[in-house]
Amino acid sequence: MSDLFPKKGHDHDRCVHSALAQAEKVCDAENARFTDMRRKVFTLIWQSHKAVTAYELLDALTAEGQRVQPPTVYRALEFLTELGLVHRIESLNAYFGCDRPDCEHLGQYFICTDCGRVAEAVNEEMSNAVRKAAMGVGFTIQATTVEIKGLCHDCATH
Amino acid sequence: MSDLFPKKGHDHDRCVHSALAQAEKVCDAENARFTDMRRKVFTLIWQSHKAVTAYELLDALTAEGQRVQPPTVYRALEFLTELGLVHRIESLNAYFGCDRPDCEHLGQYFICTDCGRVAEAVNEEMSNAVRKAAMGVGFTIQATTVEIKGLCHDCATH
DNA sequence: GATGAAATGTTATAATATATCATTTTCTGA
DNA sequence: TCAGAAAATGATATATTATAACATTTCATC
Repeated sequence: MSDLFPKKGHDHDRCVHSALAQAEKVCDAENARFTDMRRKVFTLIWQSHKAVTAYELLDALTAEGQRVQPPTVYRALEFLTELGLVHRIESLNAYFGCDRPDCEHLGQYFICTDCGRVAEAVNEEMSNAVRKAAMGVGFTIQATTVEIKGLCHDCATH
Repeated sequence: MSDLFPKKGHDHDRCVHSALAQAEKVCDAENARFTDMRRKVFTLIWQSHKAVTAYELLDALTAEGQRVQPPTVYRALEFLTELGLVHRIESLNAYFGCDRPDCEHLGQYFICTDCGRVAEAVNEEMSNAVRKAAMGVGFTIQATTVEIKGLCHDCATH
């Protein structure tokens, strides 16, 4: 069984740091500005292993001393989502960092209903099944939402 | 290519009627009451080929002469959803009738972003891919959301 | 430094959803 | 059949999520 979540003891700060570097690269490539606000929102999202709601981000930013209004957060989220740096988890109305912003992919999300952690998978078998099914009914895919809720291994066994 | 939506000329009233009959059977089997309100909401959902929002249902009921408040609609939706008679489309915050309320299944939804129509699929290849992926990471599935947005064949070609 | 485009600030409000308590309806068992 | 309990609905208020519209600031470019 492969790991759903990062192994114990992994250096999360380092992950966040590397995600930031990736994000910068992507923005650069797209000629998009990775502004302060966008960086802050991105970082807050990446600092969590759970999906984060817009208003949680709002609160976090306010706690940091910035007085911020909803549109500011939603704009940052829209920007990050459009570049593929962050994914929206539809069934949670919340946002989650994307591991692989640099390549096109149909991602899948595992959401543990017990501990709340989220993990992105890029499983070709799932993606291909979706693509094939769409093809079979003459459907042209624009976007897919694959969210799987249940118990992660830790929560199921402990 | 198989059809995504019902063929032209199919008798939709008859579909709705048969869905109602099915719903009654399911409620019976579960010892659940298919009350007037629940029947009305169910029917309104089935009369549409699109997903319907709670407030659209509210408006429709009000137009029918009932003065109805949000909790009433949400309660009916919760009831119908729990029995599997209706599915929530997470990416639309809307509801859609389920063809196969009598059997357990992991459904998939095709949503045309042009005409707005929705179709449920029960594609074993997709379901199995999801189950297998979950198994592979030791994840116990409670519920899945598979929503595919894009262009249906009609909209892509016309 | 002037200019225009992009980003953010600000205010207001729309859209979606639920908590709580009151009332009515339905079922159950004496 | 009717008293009591359970289920469903009504009513009121409010929480949560999201966007519209216009003002101001920031930033790249000339």
